[in-house]
Amino acid sequence: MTKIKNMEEFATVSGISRPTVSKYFNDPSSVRPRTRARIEEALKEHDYRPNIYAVNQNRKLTKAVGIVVPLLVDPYFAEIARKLEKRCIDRGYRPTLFSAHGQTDQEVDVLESLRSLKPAGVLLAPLGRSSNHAVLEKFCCDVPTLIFDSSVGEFGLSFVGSDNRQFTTHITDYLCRTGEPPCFFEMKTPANPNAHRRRQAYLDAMAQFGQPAKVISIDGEGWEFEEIGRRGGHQAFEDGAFSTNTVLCSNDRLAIGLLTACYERGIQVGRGPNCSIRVAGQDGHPHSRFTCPPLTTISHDYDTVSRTAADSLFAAIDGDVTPWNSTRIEGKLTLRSSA
Amino acid sequence: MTKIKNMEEFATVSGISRPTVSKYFNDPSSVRPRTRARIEEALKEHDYRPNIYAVNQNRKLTKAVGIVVPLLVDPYFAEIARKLEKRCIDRGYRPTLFSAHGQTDQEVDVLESLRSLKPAGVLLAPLGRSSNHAVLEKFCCDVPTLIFDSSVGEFGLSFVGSDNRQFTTHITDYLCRTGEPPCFFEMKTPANPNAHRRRQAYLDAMAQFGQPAKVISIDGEGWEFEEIGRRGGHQAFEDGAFSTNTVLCSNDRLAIGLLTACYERGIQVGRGPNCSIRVAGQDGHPHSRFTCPPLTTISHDYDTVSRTAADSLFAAIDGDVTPWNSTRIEGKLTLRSSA
DNA sequence: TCAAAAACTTTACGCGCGTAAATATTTTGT
DNA sequence: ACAAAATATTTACGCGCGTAAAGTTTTTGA
Repeated sequence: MTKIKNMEEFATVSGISRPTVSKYFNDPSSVRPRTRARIEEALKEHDYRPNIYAVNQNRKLTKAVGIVVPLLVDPYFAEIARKLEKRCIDRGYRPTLFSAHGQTDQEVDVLESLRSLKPAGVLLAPLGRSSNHAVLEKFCCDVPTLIFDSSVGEFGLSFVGSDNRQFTTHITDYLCRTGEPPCFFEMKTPANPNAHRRRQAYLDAMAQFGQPAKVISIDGEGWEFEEIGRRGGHQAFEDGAFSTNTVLCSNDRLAIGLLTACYERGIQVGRGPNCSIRVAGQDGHPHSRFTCPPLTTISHDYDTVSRTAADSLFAAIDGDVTPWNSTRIEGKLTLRSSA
Repeated sequence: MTKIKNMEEFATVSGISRPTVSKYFNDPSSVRPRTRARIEEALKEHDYRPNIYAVNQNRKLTKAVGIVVPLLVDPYFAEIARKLEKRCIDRGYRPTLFSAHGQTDQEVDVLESLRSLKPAGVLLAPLGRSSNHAVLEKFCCDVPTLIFDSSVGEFGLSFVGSDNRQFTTHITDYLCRTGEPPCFFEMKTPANPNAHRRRQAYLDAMAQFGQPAKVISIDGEGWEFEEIGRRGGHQAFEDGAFSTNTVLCSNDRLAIGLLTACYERGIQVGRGPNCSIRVAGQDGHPHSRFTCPPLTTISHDYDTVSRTAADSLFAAIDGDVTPWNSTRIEGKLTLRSSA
C-alpha cells in the first residue's frame, strides 16, 4: 500500500496511460475489461484516489448534489434527508447535507455556499413562509433544483411532496366515523403552505360530512412546534376552545406538545374508558410511535417521496426536459391509541 | 451585477492586481484598508466568488472541516452538530456534515469521502462499539481529528465529551435522596462506552450510599433505542425485574421507550399519588421535555461541550501541539415530573 | 486473414488560482 | 522631506486533472 501522489504516478505503476486512467475514473465501464482489471489491480496495491478539487475544476458538471432541509434537528427532515442521501450515493453522486436551522438568513447562506459547490443538482425543502423568495427563485434559475416537502411558487425543476389534502381528508374522515368530529389545532402563522392546505382540506371535509368545523389557531413563531403546541394547548383548554372531544393537529409535533399539555392538566387522552379527549396528528413523525399515548397520525410515504424526488432530479440532470409539475404522494393512516 | 468569470477578470474591474486580490480572499485584513475598500466596492457591483475547487487544489490547508455523528436522526446528535457547525462558520471554516446512520460500513465510507475533502480538521463522534477501530485509528493519523461524545481509545488530537460518571452519580444521588433507590435500565450490548461508564458509576454510587444495586440489561441491537427500551420494559415488567419503584435509564431514548411500555401496561409514572414507578433518563435529550410525564434527566452541557471541542480543534489546526487529553464536562440535573 | 472499428498511447494545452521573486509604489516615522 | 518599511504590481510557474488531436496497437467480424 504505497502512497501515490497523483494520477500520473498511478498511471505509471498501473502500466496504463494517464488519459485512459482518467477515463476509467469517470466511468469504469468505458474502458476495455482487461484494462479495467489492470487498473483495479493497481488500485488494491496502491492507495490512490483522484483529487476531487482538481477533478471538479475541469468538469463542467460536478457529481455533487446538495440536499437542503429547513430544520435538521426535526427527525422528520433528518429521516427524509437520510433517504435522499442514500439514493444519491446509489446513483454515483456525492451528496452534501445542509440545514437552514429554521432561519431565513441561514437558508440564504446555504444557497450561497451551494453555488460555489457547483452541484449537478439540488434537492431543496424550503423554509416556506420565511424563505427569501427572490433569492430562492434566482437560485433555482442558476442551479438545477428540485423542490420537495413544501412548495413555494413554481420554482425549480418540479415539486414533489405529500398530498396534504388527502392527508387531512382521510384522517378527518376516520375521526368522524369513529367518534365526535374533530376540531382543528394549528398555528396561526404556520411555517409553510402545507399547513394552509391542511386547514382548507379540514374545512372542506367537515362541510362535506355535514359537520360543524372548528379551527383553533394558536400563537407562536418559529420552529419549536412542541413548545408552541404545549402552550397553545393550555390556552385552548383555558378558553374552552375545544368544541368536541376530538382534536386533529396540523402536524405531529404540535400534537406532541398538545399531549404534554393534556398530561400537565391531568387530562387523559385516547379511546379508553377514562379518556376525555382524542388527539390525532399528521406526518407520521418518527417519534409519534413513542408518545403516551402513541399518536394516531397519517404518515408520509417517505420512500415514495424520496424516490420520486431523487429520480426527478437525476432525470433532469441527465437531460430530460419536462415542464414544471407537481407530484403529491398520498399518506397512510397509522392507527394508534391516541384517537 | 455583471457576471465575472475568474479572479483575473475581477482583478481588472476592481483595479487591483490579481495576487493582491488573491491575498484579500485568503485574509481580508492582510491588505491595506483602502485596497480592501476598493475590492469590497467591486464585490458589490460584480458577482464574483473564488472557485473553491481551484482554491483548494493549491492550498496545502483547506478551510473545510468535517463534522461526523453516528446518527443524525437522533436529535441529540443533530443538535450538537448544529452547534459545532455554527462555531466552525464563525471561525471562517466551511463545515460539512456527515452521519454514519448507525452503520459501521457507512462510517468507513464517510471517513473515506472525508479524506478526499482534505479537511483542515474533523470533529468526529464515533459509532463506538461498532466502529472499525483500525480504520478509525488510521484516519486519525492522517487527518487532524478531534473525537467527541464517545471515546474509543486514545485516537486523534484529544477527546471532549460529557462526564458520564458525574452524570450517573449525580442523578443516582438525587433519586436515592427523594425516594426508593433506583434500578439501572440499560442495553446488554450498548452502542458506546459511555453506557459502561454509566453502569459502573451507578454501581459505585449505590455501594457508596449503602444501597442494593440492581442492573437490568435488556436485549436489542442497533440504534433504535426507543423501541428497544419499550420491548425491554415490557419484558422487565413481566419478569418482575424492577426491584424498587425507581428506574434510572442509561439514556433518555431508552427512557422514552420505557415510558411507552409503562403507558401500554397502564402503569402511571411519576411522583404523584397514583404513580407506581419513577423513571429518570440521562442526556437531556431535546425531546425529554415533551414526554408524558416530562422526563427527569441529567442534561449534557451542549454549549460547553461544543465550544470546548471546536476550540480544541481550531487550536490544533493553528499549530498548538498539546499531548492527547480527555476533557469531560459535567451535566446539570433537570428535574421534571417523571422522577 | 485482413480491413474496419475500437481502444489505447503520446503529446499538448488549459482550467482558476496560490505563490514566489523582482520591481515599483505608497506609507510611516522622524 | 527623506530614508526605511510596508504594501502593491508584474511576471512567471505549478497544482492535478480533463480533454482534444494525432498516431499506434488491439480487437472484431465476415
